[in-house]
Amino acid sequence: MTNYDKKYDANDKYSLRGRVFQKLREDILSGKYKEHEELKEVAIGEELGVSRTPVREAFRQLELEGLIRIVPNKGAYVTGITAKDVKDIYMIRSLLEGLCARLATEKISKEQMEEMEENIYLADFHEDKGHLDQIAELDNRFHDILYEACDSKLLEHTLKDFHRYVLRVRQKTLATNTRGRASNDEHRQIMEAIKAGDAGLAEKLANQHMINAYDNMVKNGLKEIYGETTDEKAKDA
Amino acid sequence: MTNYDKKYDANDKYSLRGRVFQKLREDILSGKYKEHEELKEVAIGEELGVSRTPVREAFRQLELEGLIRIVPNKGAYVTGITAKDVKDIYMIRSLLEGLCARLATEKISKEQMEEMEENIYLADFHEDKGHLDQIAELDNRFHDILYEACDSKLLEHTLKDFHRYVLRVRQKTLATNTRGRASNDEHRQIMEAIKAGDAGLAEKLANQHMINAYDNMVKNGLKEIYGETTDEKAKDA
DNA sequence: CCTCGTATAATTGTATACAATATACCTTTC
DNA sequence: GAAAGGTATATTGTATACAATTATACGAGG
Repeated sequence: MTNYDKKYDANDKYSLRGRVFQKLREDILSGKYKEHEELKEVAIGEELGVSRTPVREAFRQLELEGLIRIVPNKGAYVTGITAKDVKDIYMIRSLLEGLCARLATEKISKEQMEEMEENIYLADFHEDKGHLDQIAELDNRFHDILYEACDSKLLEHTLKDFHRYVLRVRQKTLATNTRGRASNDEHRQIMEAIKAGDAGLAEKLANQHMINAYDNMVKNGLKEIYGETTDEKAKDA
Repeated sequence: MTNYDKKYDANDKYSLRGRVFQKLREDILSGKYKEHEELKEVAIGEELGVSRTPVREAFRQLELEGLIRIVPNKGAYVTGITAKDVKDIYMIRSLLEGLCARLATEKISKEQMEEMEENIYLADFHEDKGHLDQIAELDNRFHDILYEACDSKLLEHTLKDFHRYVLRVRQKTLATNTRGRASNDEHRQIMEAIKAGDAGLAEKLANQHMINAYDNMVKNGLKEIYGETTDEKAKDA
């Protein structure tokens, strides 16, 4: 639930706060800052060459993005994701991506349709070549296209939030490696349902796509990695 | 997508920032600050007797809650809600409240079940007496109980976000006045389905409850009030 | 050897000073 | 008179100083 207009996004890359925010977000998602690690205002400020003020404001934003947790008078800690969180997110995403696909069937633009087809074509190509990075990138982009195509800033933003949130997990599992082909086939089916104007089918397929992605994650060791993680450990009191 | 642990919520009522944040949120939701109104740091700081620093930090949080929009180097403006936003939210909520009811069927605690029953009983009582304020309060509380009962901090938080977001609109329509009895009857049906352990029915009823609430809103003049509102007017460039 | 308390250091919370940017109004010029 | 430009003013952006809170280290007492 945030701002819905990119043009006036306050996380603007020209302000120090915006740059700090984006840098920290990237570093958290990429794993530079590990779970439960404490982020100190002065340290980060010095590292980026800014004062504490923009760092503090960036912290407030990161907290509402769910990436850190701020404990008053104590500090800011990178949030952990539990296995249950991941499960919940995929349950929610299953429903909302379905809704998104249903809406997109009516609202998708010609350009978006074309990019979606191209995305699937390219993904097949890189799958043949074994380009894992590109495959992951295209997978992310496919979903972003779908989100943008539903013509609902609110739904788009909500889904992007959840999507970004689980990216952290995907990087630690091998899910993307083992499911590239199957995932892209499902993308193709969704795309074709949208193209054919079959909103009900598109919704159903998108629902199932999320369920499959989650099941695959579990199979590939989600439990082992995140099964015991809890936020409470951050303090080890 | 924010912090999921109230105990360590940084919007803590003991910090100045937390108090400013809560005060401003309440004032926006209650309509004290109208749509597209500009919020100035110094003015608000003086009004609350604090400096700009906590006000600025509160602004960053309010923005991510979607209540204001910050335009870099210009100012903070109360966001408008379009009729389409409301429609989108109710579509999303319909699905997610259904999911929530389904999960709650398995997870609800004895205490929550009792509070839910009591809520419905009380709502009937106040309906007889025509106590509109209490009815609205109980309606909100019913949904909060449901959210808490699903045993998913993530889903709970997401739904509370959306719920709070549309509260602004409800205060301007007469929807709550004209649907009290029907709404409470639907609450009772949902409660009984949960009590009976029929997760599928609970989900279906919760889905429909949202659809009915939205339809009623539209009937009661949502379009007239919000049909033309767009965020773009904030700048009148 | 452990526990508690106090002092000290480290860190966050807040206020204020200064810089950068945007806006409004006035002046100038055509 | 209208448009362009510039200056003054207001507002936000950032840095820094100071206050409050919390964590840590160390020593006294048991």
